[in-house]
Amino acid sequence: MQMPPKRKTLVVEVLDSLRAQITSGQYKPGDRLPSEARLTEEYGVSRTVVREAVAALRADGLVDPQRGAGVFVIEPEPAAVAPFSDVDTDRLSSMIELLELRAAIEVEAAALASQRRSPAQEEKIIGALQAVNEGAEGSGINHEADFNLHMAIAEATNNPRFVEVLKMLGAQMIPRHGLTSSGAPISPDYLALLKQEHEQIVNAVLDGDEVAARAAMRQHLKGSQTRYRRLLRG
Amino acid sequence: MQMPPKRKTLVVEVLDSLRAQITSGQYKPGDRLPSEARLTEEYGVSRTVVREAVAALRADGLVDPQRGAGVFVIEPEPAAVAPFSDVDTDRLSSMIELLELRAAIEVEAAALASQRRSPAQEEKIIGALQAVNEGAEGSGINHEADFNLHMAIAEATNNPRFVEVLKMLGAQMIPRHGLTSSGAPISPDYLALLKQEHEQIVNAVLDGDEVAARAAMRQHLKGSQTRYRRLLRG
DNA sequence: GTCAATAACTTGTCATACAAATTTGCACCC
DNA sequence: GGGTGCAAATTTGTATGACAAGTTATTGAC
Repeated sequence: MQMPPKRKTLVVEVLDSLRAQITSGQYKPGDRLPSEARLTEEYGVSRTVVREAVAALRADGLVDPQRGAGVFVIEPEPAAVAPFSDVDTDRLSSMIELLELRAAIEVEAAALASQRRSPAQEEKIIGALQAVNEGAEGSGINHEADFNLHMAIAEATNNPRFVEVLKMLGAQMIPRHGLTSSGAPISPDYLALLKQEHEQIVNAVLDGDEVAARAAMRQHLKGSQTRYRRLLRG
Repeated sequence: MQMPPKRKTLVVEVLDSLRAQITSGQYKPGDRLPSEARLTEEYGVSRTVVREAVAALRADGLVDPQRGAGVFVIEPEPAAVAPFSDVDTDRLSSMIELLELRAAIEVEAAALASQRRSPAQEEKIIGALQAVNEGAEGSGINHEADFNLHMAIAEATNNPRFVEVLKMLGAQMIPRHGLTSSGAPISPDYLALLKQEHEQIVNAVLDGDEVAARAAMRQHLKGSQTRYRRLLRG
């Protein structure tokens, strides 16, 4: 279903404005919003629009309308803050920050995976590596396949905490289209380097070589950081 | 402000009914709700009530009203799953898993902190170390002060991602009372070792010695893992 | 079968009116 | 001066009618 761009309705505009006033602290829990009649004047809209905006605020858990008394701001339920919700993947510095954290986690994950992997997990890692290489032969970097390889390694730690954190990072780790599609096509040299790095990581893990696994993963992720830092300097 | 019990308004009744139909799967994403005119008939209420209920559904992220076309059910935003929600801090293996992840993150955080700390952050780290030591002289391990020291180091990375992950881990990292209070009092030798390890970490960070910082933090956290693994064996 | 025009339908907004509940103001009493 | 009761004012909840803006379906011409 194709959704065309839409103008904001008056209800949404009033709603956004009132919500901003509440969340910015202009109204505190217990405070009473201006009456509907007053809001109608202030915003220059009909009472219908005001009421629908208030109905939405109520659904947001921000206000409690009381007949005869007014619309009162209430204590918001503690919002579940989504992890990494302020990551801006269009900013290079944001991606570098993520890569630094990722390097910390994945370097250690590679080492643990080299000590703990099962045969089934080895098989999965090999399959994921093949998917990465096949993607590279086709259209360049297949970010999803790349992510799946890293996840397969994290799973081979047999520590669910590593898997969990990488999943959290997952949606943020894939660069936005504008970041990778804006320049020249990926050079064959770079693809070959990535392929080599991936194979070094996988080989070290499958060889059970903890030190080499650590070093190979660190090399790989430092390379990504270096690339982003170069972009930062233009 | 005393809130007396309230009768549900018609809007809330219609809203609850429609929400139930959507969340129970009677309407799937992409489906169109009955028109306002139709809902007015079905529920025997005015169009005002229907519209306010739909405004609330929209605020709930369940529907997308489109002028001229209808009110369409949309894919709900993925519910934020609380991170590490299945960690059981009463299980030794669960704590070891956390410590492994923590080791990965905090070893690298110590290294970054040694390269990036500001004077104000140094001051904070020193203050946090003092709080840990003062707590140790009193009642043994002060876990909150311990956590604050680790957080101060994470903050000195000047990468908000490290701070964010440690905060997530925060509530889980403090051992449950049953785990540390059930045995003998903490030995003075152990306290002295912790104090020494903490000081080695802080000194390496403040000396700007990345390698030493990494090694000291790794030593410290491996020590904790070792202690838990001994407990696992009885 | 395709395209354009028109009609029908649907949501968005405005206005008016009345009902139900709360708050405020005032008169009265102790 | 303080407390109580009642009416008026205020505020939210609901209903109704009308018109605007946009989408979808239908119909007729080519």
